[in-house]
Amino acid sequence: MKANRPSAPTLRDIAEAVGVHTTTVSRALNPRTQNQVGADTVRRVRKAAKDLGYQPNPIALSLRTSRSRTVGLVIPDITNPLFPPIVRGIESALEAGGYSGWIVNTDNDPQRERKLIESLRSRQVEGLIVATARLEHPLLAELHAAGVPLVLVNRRVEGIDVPCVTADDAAGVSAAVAHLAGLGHTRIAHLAGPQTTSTGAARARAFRHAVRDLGLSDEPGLVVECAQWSEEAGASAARSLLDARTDVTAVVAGNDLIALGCYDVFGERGIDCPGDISVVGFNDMPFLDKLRPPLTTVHVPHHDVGVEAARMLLDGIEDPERPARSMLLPVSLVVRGSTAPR
Amino acid sequence: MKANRPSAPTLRDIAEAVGVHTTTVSRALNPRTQNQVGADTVRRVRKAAKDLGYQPNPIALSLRTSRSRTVGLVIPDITNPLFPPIVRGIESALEAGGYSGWIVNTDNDPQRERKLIESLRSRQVEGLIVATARLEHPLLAELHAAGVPLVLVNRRVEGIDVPCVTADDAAGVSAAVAHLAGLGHTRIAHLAGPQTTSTGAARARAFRHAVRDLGLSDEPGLVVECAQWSEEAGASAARSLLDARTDVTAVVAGNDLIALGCYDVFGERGIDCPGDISVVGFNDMPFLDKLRPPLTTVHVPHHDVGVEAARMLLDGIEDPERPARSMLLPVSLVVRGSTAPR
DNA sequence: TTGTACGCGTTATCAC
DNA sequence: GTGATAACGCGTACAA
Repeated sequence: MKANRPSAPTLRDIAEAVGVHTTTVSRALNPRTQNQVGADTVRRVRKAAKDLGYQPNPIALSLRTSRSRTVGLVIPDITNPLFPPIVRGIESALEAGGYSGWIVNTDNDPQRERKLIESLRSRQVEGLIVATARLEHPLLAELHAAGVPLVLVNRRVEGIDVPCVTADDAAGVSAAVAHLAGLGHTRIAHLAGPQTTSTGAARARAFRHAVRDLGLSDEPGLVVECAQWSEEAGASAARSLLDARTDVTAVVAGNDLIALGCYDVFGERGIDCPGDISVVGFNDMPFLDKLRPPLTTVHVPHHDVGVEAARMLLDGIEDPERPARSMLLPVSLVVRGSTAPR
Repeated sequence: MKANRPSAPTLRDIAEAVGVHTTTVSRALNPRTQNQVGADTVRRVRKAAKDLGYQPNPIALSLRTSRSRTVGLVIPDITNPLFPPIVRGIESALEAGGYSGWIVNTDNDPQRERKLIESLRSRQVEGLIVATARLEHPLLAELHAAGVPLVLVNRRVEGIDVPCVTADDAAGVSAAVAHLAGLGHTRIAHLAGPQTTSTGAARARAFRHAVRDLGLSDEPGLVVECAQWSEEAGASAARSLLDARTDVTAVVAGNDLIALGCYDVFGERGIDCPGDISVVGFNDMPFLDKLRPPLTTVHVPHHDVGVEAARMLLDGIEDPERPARSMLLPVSLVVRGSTAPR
């Protein structure tokens, strides 16, 4: 910031005020080293520090120690309503641990992602929470191999042993399918998320298992993959589904945005939801209860996802040898107005 | 991060590789000083830098220069759907200027805000974009007096001359009222945002002017203040409004969240919207078009708000003497299903 | 045109 | 228990 404020007091200022060496001040102020210095000196130093309003300079500290008490948050797009609650959870847990987070948006562009992560590393972030993982993700493998503490949220990566925090996708999809089956639906479709993401693949797999277990139709045509986790991609997949099959009475969408894409197509084609077709989403984004119709969906505890991810990362930073444990957070079906009996 | 990667190359490494002094390398790499060094040396240095994959260390640079190419974003809560698009706009403009942004959430807690801003300053952020401003805001006045480059988004502060980027609240409210009047409504109420914020005050004032100009009822009872810009506060204000007046046929809400609060109360009391009462929001948050009913609202170009704010801040950082210019961004009424003829 | 010397604020490592 | 010194990576007067 501007320099025309009286520049912040440093260790040296305190040292002069107290009449000791800067080293002594440093030790007196550092909880880990204050036993190396006389109790009385500690008192005087701390008092002077308080009086002068001393604040340690994180830049200098970072330069000296190569640590920053900061972690990077790698998000595809903060504009996606899924992420703000997760970020909020992450930040509250980081704050509790004395850390803070630096957010970057990758726009799902691998080049951009690489650049941004490079810049985070040069800022000495001590670890990364990554929400952009794809099943094949060489960059993450590199980072992992380089020993960078890493936690994945909402995603997994194949072949590397990195801790991750995800929702229980299989349970969520099962609950959704069971709910629809209970309502009498027998030809249920799945608008799957991108199969390049672990989440997309896991939910699609869970869907196939669920319909088979319940003895429902499991023809391949009932699963359509969306190119993105977006409303547009969901709409376009919904169009191809409905063009190919006229007998579908219920849809399990890969996530809420994809479900919104269905709503768009229903509007275009005059399809009544839930009268003609029922829809279930996934995630329970904010405000779904106020949609027309209110969207039945699978609730994911996003704040908790963030909290757990941050805790895991801090644990990993503290003890790099700690084995990578993953965490599956429980989900719950929230029944609203977009599902109805057949 | 972990140190077990081959630590990043420094000026010294390049100097050794090329066989010159680090100073020379520094000068050769710095566009501003590279004319002080032989053209051939520049070439060799740059080549070596590229070969070694040299990246300047922002920490060391920051320590040396007291600059960080970083600005702070002070947001009440990133979870409010209003902010992500603004943040996105800010970041894209910052990136274009070679800067990046550090986001903090204040939770509207002044103590917390003070602490967080202190921490941002100690990280040498070069300026602040603030979305938490209240009309009375001593902290901001202090910062301004201290010469900290500041830009306000969505808000103004009284008594200090700080640049701000806001939507044209008056025009938006006028358009909303005119729209309702055109539909035949004569008793229009306003659920105002907190009058401690410039936005709340400006919209309330604009509302009074608009109803008076159109010759509609302007009894004081038709304006109710909400304690917060939130769905809950909106609902509670809507309840007191409807308890006191049974003749209201239309509501201009202070923002979309307050409008959602109205929806809640309509649900509780079996009021049909827009059949019994019409509602207009403000902001055009994402997904309002899918509500039940789709919310008529005033569209604010949030991304542009962010872009302009960031540009203004960078201008102010570059030239601290530049006079504080404010910017009013045009808004437009988006008519959807929550408003109907009387 | 290039090199020397020093400082930014902090901590690690010796010495006393 | 305390002090002196060096070092982190970089920029900049000043000297050569």
